[in-house]
This record gives sequence, C-alpha cells and structure tokens, in this order.
Amino acid sequence: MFVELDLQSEEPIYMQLADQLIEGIASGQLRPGEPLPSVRSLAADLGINLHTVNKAYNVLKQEGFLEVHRKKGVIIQPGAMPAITESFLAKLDHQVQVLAAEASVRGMSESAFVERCLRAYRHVRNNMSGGTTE
Amino acid sequence: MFVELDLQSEEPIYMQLADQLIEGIASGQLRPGEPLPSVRSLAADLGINLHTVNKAYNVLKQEGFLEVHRKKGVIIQPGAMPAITESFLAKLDHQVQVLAAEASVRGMSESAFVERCLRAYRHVRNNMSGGTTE
Amino acid sequence: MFVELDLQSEEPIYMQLADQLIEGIASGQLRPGEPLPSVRSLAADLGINLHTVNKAYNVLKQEGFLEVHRKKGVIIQPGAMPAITESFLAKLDHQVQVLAAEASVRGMSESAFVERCLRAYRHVRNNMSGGTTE
Amino acid sequence: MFVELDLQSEEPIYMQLADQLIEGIASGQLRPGEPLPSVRSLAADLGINLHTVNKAYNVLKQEGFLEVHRKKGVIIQPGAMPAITESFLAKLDHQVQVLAAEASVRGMSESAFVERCLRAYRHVRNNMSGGTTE
DNA sequence: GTGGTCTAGACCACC
DNA sequence: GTGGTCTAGACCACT
Repeated sequence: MFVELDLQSEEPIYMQLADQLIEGIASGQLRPGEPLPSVRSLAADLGINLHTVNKAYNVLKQEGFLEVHRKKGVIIQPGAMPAITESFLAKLDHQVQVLAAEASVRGMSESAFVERCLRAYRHVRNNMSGGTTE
Repeated sequence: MFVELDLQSEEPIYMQLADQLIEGIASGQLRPGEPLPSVRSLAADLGINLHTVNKAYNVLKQEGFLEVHRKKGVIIQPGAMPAITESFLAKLDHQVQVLAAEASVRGMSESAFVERCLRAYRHVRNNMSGGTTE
Repeated sequence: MFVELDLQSEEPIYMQLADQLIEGIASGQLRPGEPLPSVRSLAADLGINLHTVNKAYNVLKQEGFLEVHRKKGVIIQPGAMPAITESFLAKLDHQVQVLAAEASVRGMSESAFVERCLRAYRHVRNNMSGGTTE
Repeated sequence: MFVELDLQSEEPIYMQLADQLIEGIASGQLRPGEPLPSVRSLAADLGINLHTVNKAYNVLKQEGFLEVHRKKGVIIQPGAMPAITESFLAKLDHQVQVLAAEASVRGMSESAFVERCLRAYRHVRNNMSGGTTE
C-alpha cells in the first residue's frame, strides 16, 4: 500500500488515511470496483489501530467513495463517484481562501499561488498515465 | 470587528479567529502597526473566553504576524510580514493537494479547480481599500 | 520524577519545568525517544495544574525538544536535537553578558567567572549514566 | 545615553534598563559618583514611563549600585560596589546552568560554551580600556 | 486514557 | 487597563 502516515501530525490519522485513499482514487492507483485491504490487514500493515482504519473507511463510505459488501468486503465505488456538492464547494472555497490569505500576506503573488494550485492538481493526477495500472 | 465565528464547527475557535485575522491583514482591513483589540475586549465582543483570544494572538505572534508591544498592547506586525518559509510551502502544497484530489475525483476539471483558486486569492484581496496593492 | 519546583519563584512554573526537562535531557536522565509522563499524571505528581504542565510541554515541542506522538503520547525527540540557532546564540550571549556585567561589577575576576561557567556546564552533564558522552 | 530598549521583549523594560546600567558601570561608561539623568529626563529621553525609570533606579538602589541624594539626585555608588553575595552566586549558578543545559543539548561543546562566556565577560569590559579610565 | 480545546474566575507584574 | 500566569473543572476527538 502506498499510504504514508505521519503519527505526529496534528491531523488525525484516520483523516490522513482517508485523504490518501482519495488521492489514490484520483491518481488511478485505486480503480472503481477494486477491493481494498480488510480493516484488519491494513491496520496491521500500517501499524495502527483497527478502529482507526475502520473510521477512515466509514468516512469514505459515508461520502460515497466506497462501498461495503458483505462478501467482497470493502471496494472502491464501482459506479459514479460522488458529485460536486454544495457542501464540498463550501469547504473547498473556505480552505483555499484561508491558504490564499496567508500566501498573499507572505508575499506570494497571484500567479505564483495559482501556479502552485495547478501543479497540485496535476500532481494528484500524475501517476495516472504511467502506473502498472493494475 | 469583522470576525465571524462558528462555535459549532469542528475547527477550533482560536484557529478560526487566527485565520480571519490573517484574512483581515491580507485584505488590508488590518494594517501594519495597527493595534488589535485587547484580549479581554475582543473576547467580550465575540462572546468567547479571553484565553481563546489569547491563544489565537499567540499563534500569530509565534509566526510573526503580530507583535506584543509592552506599551501599545497587541499590534499588527509593523515591519515586514513573515516570508514564504519552507514549512508554509509544505503546508500549502499538502492541503491544496488534498483538496485537488477530492475535487478531481468528484469530477471537477483542472481549469475549474484553478479558476476557483484564483477567485479565492482575488477574494481575499478584494476589500483592499488602498494597501500595498503590489 | 526529578523535577523540583519553587512555587514562590517569580519565574513561571512552566518555565522552571521546561528548563528542568532540558537539564534532564542534557544529563541523560531523559533519553531520546523516551516517553514523558502524561500531562495529567505529571501535574498530579508535581501538585500543579495540568495546563501548566501542558504549557511546558508545548514550549519544548515548539522548539523541537519533544514530539507529541499520536500513539505514544509525549516523548523526547527521538532523532536529532535542535541545532544551535541564531536565536539561541543571541539569547545565550545576551543573558551571559548580563550576568557577566553584574559579576564584574561585584568584583568577580574573569577567571572566576569563566570557572563558574565551566563548572555549570560540567554539572549538567554530571549525572550522565552512559549517554552520548561526545 | 547608550541605553537601548526592546519594547517587545518579554523582559520587563525596567529590568532591561537596570541591566544596561550595570553594564554601563562594568564597562566604565558610568563611573562611581557620577550623576545619572533625572527620572524625568531619562524617561523622556527613552520615551518610556516615569514609573518605569523609577523602578529601575530603585532596584539598583536596593542592591547598592546607586545612591539617591536629596541634592545631587541619583548617582552611581561612589564607594565600594556591592560584593559577591550568596544570593548572587545562587542566581548566577542557576541561570548559567540552565543556559549550559540547553547549549549542551543543542550540541555546543564545553570549550565552545566556555569560550562564549569568556567573550561575554570581556565584552562588557571592552569599552573600559578606551575610556578616560579614571 | 491521551492530548486538545474551552470556560470561568482569579492574581500579578507592568505601564 | 494590559498581557501573563495559574487553577479548576469540563467536554471531545482520537487511539
């Protein structure tokens, strides 16, 4: 698994995990319908608590990125991914605004900031083209 | 004071306050050298505890956005604002990347995402009356 | 715990605590990676409030002497200790200078003063059991 | 006057002032029996409160570095300076020890630390040689 | 049980 | 009146 956790970050571990799974989906490393490791094995793999993995999976299930099947276990949403909701836009705008404000105060120009955002977007889609595409 | 807090949010109040003060600086509503309300008065104004305000002020002092002047109380950094540090760039890149991943998965195009970032940057500089337009 | 506080001192309790923890690291009584007592237990142990302990821990975390690990709680920085920064040298020089001035005026010779500093340095490394003797 | 205050330091202004006056004595810039500026004029000169200057003078009078005469005003102790008291030694040792501990942890060698202390001592006596050396 | 956050109320040093 | 410090007691998220 490509997940890397920072155990001393102030960001909760389950959120780090959820975020990285989304990044995995965005980059194509995780494909729709693909099964995810069981809670137990992923927890062991990452050296964290069962509950933590469980919580991450639940967050993603809640938002529609995952499905939990009795038999297949947890799989990436095989159908359509969640759409752009109002609440997502609100979160996005708010968080970008906070970052933009600090960037601006620190003297980062508009173009430098936007360039940075563009690169971030491309970066998450980066691994898409050339992975083993399993 | 233009600050608006969401006491129900999961984001700590002191962080909301700190963020909004930075936005205030970015927009020119708060100018370098300008005094901030005392912890007590701002706390009373916002209906929160003075320690919460204090913590917000301290976070910003720590990063160099504010100064605590023996005489004048708390003021906006009168000299040069903090520069673009490595750690800021790391935080910026990481957070934007997380947002970009989710945006991408939800079907937001690169141009739509970047456009959104651009608008956020402009928005924080929007209310600028006549500050350092750079 | 070897910490001894003077609750009457004009030096803040949390600073006394932070200083003594650094002395503990310097002397090898606290080793890198070693866990520290929880804020609650240490507070109870020392008969002070948990917030006071918390503040001491935070000061040291801020400067890189401690890490707050999601799993293990608070631990002594397991990797490299903070280096000699410009700001530390400034603090060191300034404080030593103030002490040297008073010592000089009170008639303490250069050699006596330096001897005293040497002994202080050796004293903090005194109790070292077998740490990095360098 | 050679005094330089840092109004945003956490060290009280009156202590900064007192310390610098002692440094002035140590360096010979202020000589025994020499008159100091009146509270009023020094306060005006430094742009600080009367009370602040007063407090600094009182601290120094208390410890025997100054004398206050009805007629001559405030003068540097014309007779023997205060001696090396037990309490001074205790303060000196304690403070140096705290600094030594941090220096040690940050990787400063014994010789580097002692060298630094030596230089500080010489620095405060530096301006002596060139004075009128009464 | 851990640290993080928030509140309430208090005292103190400084200016 | 200002910020700094300390206490007491509480809730919460995370593991």
